[in-house]
Amino acid sequence: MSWIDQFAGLSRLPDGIRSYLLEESKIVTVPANTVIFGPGKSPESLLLLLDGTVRVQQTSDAGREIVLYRVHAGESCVLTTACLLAYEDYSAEGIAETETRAVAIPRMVFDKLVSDSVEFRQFVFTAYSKRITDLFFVIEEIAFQRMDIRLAHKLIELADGKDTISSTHQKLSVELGTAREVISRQLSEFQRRGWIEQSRGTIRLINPDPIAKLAQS
Amino acid sequence: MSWIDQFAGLSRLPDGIRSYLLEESKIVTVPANTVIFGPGKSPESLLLLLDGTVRVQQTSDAGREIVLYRVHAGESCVLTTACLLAYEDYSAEGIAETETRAVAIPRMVFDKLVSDSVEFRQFVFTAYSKRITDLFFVIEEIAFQRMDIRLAHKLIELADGKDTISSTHQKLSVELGTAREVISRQLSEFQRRGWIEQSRGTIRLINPDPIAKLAQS
DNA sequence: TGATGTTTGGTGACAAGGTCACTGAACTCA
DNA sequence: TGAGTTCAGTGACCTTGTCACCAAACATCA
Repeated sequence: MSWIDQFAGLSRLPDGIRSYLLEESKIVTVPANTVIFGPGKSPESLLLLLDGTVRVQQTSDAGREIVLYRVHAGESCVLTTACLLAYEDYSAEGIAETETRAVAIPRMVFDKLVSDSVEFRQFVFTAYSKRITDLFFVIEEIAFQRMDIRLAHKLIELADGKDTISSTHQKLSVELGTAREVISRQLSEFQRRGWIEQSRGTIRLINPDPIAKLAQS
Repeated sequence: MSWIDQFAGLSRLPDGIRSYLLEESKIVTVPANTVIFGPGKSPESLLLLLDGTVRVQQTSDAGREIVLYRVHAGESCVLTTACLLAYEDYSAEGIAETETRAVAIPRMVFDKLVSDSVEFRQFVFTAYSKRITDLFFVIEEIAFQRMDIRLAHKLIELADGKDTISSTHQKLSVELGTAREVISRQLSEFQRRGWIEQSRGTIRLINPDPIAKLAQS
């Protein structure tokens, strides 16, 4: 069983393509907090994540940041392929949040696969479709959603079933593209309502139900 | 001279591909305000615009709208190819703003071209790259830019060198993903400063310089 | 262990933007 | 010409963003 089986969209690759892919790609490991790509550092390979997560974020001229999306294990940094083949930088940067293991498919190999395999094309364009839809969702959220709802949503997401979150108010503000003070105020309010407990650098969800309820309203 | 020469990225297609493309695509004309694609109406073809513009916008559950980007003559609705090949809807809709003439490349032909021509792949991925960068820009603007600056920017863009703009406050608010009242207030302020004159459905820029200056700050 | 610098978070005042409810003016069209 | 519709203006109020601080928690090192 090779890594290919971790990617649903690739399981149907015909044998020839499959062995070509296995041969020409290699598995890389990058430590946490590595900048994988960014302005002036265009990617040389398409990455398929086996372990870890990559955070893709953007920084404005004024230095404010916002998280655009995350790439998780089993997914690919597919949007970077656009510049991979177009030889264009894009303005976002990708950062490994944890130690990350990934399959790297070099530009030339990627191009050949897109050319040779309808299954691979399907895989690539499906991934595109999902990411672009994600981006539309982010735009909608920023433009129209209230902050308390967005924060509740993010807390549930970051907690991921557990009850404590290790993050600073500052980091949360970057997640949502807002100011630190706004996060502090909202969290105080959640605390006042008995939903959470806070200490420096951590948040404990002591009553997650109303948070989840708020999140999906 | 065929329509192909209106698309810089396609001019280098080899003859075989070129004639295949000419043969298998057809030129379509749609009247103004046609919904070209949208939720539940996934596109069957990639469109390359010869004339007119297509507005791509999104509507939130609460019914609020925001314009994501526009496709102009000489450009392609390339993001739709993601769902074209992935058989997925996406949540945005595309509307012809004016009568629009376009080349329609059917799904199967698109797939074959992507497979057969490195030049066509380059064209497609370059277009992707540009659009995605646009989306990042939109996100940054919504998240971090002041309304007066964004509005000034939009007025200059819509004026396009001329001095009158035909648009309602409502339409401008959709352009910027904000409320009509906000636009009304901002425009009153611009008027108070002697930058514009307003009448029902039109805005005249009587002093565009300070508007342009505000736009790029 | 204490002195010092850094990171984190709290706060109040104010500005900007979004929401709501309502008004009237300008257009359309039978 | 009159009724319905579209468009724009307004004030009150709420949410969010900005600024200028402060203080507590933590890290470092002599």
